[in-house]
Amino acid sequence: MKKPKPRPSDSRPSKKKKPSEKTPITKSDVARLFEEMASVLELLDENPFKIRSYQNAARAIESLPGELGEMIDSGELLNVKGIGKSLFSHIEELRNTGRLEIYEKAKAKIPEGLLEMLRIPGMGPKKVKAVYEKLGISDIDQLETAANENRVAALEGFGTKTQVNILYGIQNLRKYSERHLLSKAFTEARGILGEISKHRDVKRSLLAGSLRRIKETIKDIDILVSAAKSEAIMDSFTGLSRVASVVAKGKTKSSVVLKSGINADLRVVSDKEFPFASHYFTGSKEHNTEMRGRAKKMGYKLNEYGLFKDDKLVACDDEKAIFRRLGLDYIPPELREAQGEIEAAEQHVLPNLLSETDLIGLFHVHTTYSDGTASVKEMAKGAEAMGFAYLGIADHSRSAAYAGGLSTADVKKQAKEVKEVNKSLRGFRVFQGIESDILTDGSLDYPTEILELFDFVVVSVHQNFGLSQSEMTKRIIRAIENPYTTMLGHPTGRLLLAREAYKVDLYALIDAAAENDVVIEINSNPHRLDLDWRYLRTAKEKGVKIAICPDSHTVEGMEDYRYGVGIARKGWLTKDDVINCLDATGIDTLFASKRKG
DNA sequence: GCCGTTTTCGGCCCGACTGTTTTCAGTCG
Repeated sequence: MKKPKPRPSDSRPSKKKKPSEKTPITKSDVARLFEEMASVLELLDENPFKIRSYQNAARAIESLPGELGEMIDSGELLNVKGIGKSLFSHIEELRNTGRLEIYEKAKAKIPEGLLEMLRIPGMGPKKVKAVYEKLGISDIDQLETAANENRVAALEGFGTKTQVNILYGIQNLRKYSERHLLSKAFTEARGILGEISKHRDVKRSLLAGSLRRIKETIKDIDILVSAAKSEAIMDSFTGLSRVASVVAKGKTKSSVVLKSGINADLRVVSDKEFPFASHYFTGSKEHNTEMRGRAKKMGYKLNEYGLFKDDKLVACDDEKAIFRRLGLDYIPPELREAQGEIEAAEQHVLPNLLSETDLIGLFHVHTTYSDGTASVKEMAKGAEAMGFAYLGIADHSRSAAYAGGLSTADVKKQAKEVKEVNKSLRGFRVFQGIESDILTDGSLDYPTEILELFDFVVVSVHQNFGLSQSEMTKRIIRAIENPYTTMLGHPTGRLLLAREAYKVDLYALIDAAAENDVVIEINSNPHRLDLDWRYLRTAKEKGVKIAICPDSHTVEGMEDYRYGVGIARKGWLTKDDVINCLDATGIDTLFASKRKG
């Protein structure tokens, strides 16, 4: 990349380098570095296919089960699709030295701020390069200044509109984080879909994209409709009261920014095209790429308009028909992440995924005994009204003073109350559990004579997040090994878009759970969705059972179990993997076996 | 840089929209 002419403001000190890490390299470290390498190579105008190789490898590594170090040593990593000799040796180098020389060399050629600029919508590698080489702009702040001074519009290939869009994009980037919680996006998306699908020109409609795939966070809302004519639909979409600004408006596609800060796209296709478009716009991009590749191999062409043989459309009424034509079983949207679902569909071994109606009861809700807003009875009646046959309450333990954790006296009082509620509600059962803090040394929050009073014990970390990975892992494993532990709560403590997970070796936790017959929860609160779906298949393979837990503090909050079911589906789970699908007698047996060790 | 039922070279998914152009490049998904 050509160096720009120096400008007076360019003489800033370079950033200090981080000291090399001593901790072993993780899969997400490698994935992040490869992603960044891809962006750097883009800015350096490298071969686009080389760039894609790095991106593919990043994804492949991130979703690998098992321990990276072992896979390097055994050479097993070389069998992973997307990792060839060259990338394998890069990963080896990273593991052995903690650095990657070609990455550092490439990165040294471009200022750090250029990578940041790629995040501005409309600023791709070419445009970033242009402002850098011609105006000497090397970060977002400088770009903003230049645009305000009208210097960007004067560049060849740019113009007034581009300049305005850049300023708007920078503003948005600052105002909103790039991603949104699944729950927030769902609320917005359902609202829009409700309004748009009422339009008289609309035949079929669908929420597509990552929402349909139940990703835990969402970049934008994709809505697809079929109609014979699109103009009036586009008008009502861009005119919705929740729209803040219109980014693009065309015949087949319009984009808006909602007042909530979420981007939403509407696409209109003919009804004949609808199945193909719904598959295409549901993604993921990686799944689509594999599907196209498969189609091509079989002599077809697949795109959002259809499946074509010799340029002739192969009619398909729905997505099922498309998969069938390509020799595949139907792949539910949650699985379309290029994680082996196409191979499984080909061999007819896709799992029969869990569904909401398979759930018979819920676990891990709070009551007024700790920081909940409803009594034991109110929560129980709420769960019953949602169609459940039992509810496992689990208030905070005594260390959680901030959340009104239960004293030993409270525990006994609550036990009495649970008994009474169970008497008064016929055909419904309340299990008394506790969400016991895992103390820093890995012990639980009550002595055994109290722990043995509970029907079940959920163990979770609520303080002292800053331990090293090995200390945290040891701490939690000790809690898992406690004979009274039934269930591990939110295993990483993450709060989506707000707080990083604490450092912990999840594979080691899964192994410990398997050895000690401890259930792992999918905390279904949309801020958590923890255990992450990417680890569920490993847990399942190791024989670890999963619980869907709303961790709700209100009656309505129990509805969050639906997100948990979505995540369980995304993790390939069936009803045999999830203890909520046992009836109350089954749960009784499961809990009793634990209490007796 | 990866990959192989067109296999060790030559492909690698493809179309819409925008803004700048006047036939197209860049970006995005």
